[in-house]
Amino acid sequence: MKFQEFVSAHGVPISRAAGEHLFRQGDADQSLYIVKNGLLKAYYLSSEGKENIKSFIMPGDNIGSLVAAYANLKCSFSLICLRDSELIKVDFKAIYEASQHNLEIASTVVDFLLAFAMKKERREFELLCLSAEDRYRLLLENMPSITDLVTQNEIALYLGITPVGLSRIKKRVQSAI
Amino acid sequence: MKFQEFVSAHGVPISRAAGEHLFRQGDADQSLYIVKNGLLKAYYLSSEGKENIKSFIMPGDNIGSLVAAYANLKCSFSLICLRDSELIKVDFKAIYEASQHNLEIASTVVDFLLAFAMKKERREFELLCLSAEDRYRLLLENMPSITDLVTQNEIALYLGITPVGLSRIKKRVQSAI
DNA sequence: TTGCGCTTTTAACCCGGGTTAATTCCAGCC
DNA sequence: GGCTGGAATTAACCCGGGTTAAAAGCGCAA
Repeated sequence: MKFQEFVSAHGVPISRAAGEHLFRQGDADQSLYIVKNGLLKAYYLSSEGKENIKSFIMPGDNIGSLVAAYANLKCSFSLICLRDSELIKVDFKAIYEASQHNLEIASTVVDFLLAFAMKKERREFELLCLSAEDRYRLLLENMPSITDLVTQNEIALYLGITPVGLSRIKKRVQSAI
Repeated sequence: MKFQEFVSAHGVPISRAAGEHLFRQGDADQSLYIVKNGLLKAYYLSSEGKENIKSFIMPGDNIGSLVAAYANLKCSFSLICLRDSELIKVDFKAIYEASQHNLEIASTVVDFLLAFAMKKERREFELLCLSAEDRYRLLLENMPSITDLVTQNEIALYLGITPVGLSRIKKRVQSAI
């Protein structure tokens, strides 16, 4: 059985309006969500109410809380729709078990996890090694459409700075052209 | 065939003295290294010569450049021994291909990648959401022995700050007890 | 014991980004 | 056109950590 067939058989289509959550930090959601269309953001909320954006999720992307799905812990972040979105919800444990009995599915899962790991490693590099300004330049380079999709506030929280800080950086970057 | 058997059959034992590299940023090393004993560090070097430490690698850990091994690119970081170390070197492509034909190996690879992804996600969280001081406190909590294993310079570069900055943080943390 | 080299601390100054609050911009709506 | 409310900019001040350089601490070997 192929992964696609598995998803067709076990996945549940979900529609959510902009502003609605799929799950919140602290929930025990063990699903993997496959985004068909729309736009979502995954974000952390500190105990003091500070938001940090982990990632933006586009059509074709997958998202879910690994520690909740695999380690049976609570979700470490929240997932909310920025636009009306349609997704397929699949129970992660079911995928995991299927991968233990089916080579084709296991291969897909391996490829998926390798791509995921490389993406995380890239973000780790950017956060560890680059200044906020460099991260901003890089984001513009890799995802020029981002400025049309989300507010500057959200870009700032993704970069790990405040909207005020980003405004200053923009000014510097502009005048450097 | 089990993963262990695969490693025994295809792995090559390697010994390196402290200070020696396993590979350098820019190399095309497609190996996975399994650490038997010793201590290593994975680090990025910027074009201006600034070092940032990606991780410390302890006995039992695995390390290798994903983008080099899986995406056929150059290693994005360097790997050097901090102590005399013994490791097993396994060709990643061979593991990957074995996982496509053998369910037991694929399952081990899936578990390995899941654990790896959770680790990366955790580091992403720390770098995105926590201050240098909080990251230092957390490191002491999770790995109290680290202060005996590496210099303060290296702890600082792991946290993403300078040794001078870490010295100040230490002073603050001390006096807060 | 002295001296050498390396690590760590301290000091002085700098700068990027945080914070708060005022201001400007802009879209939608009457 | 004139309001209104949210987004973005600007300003003023603060603070954490960077930078540079000097001082102190600490093995270790002669």
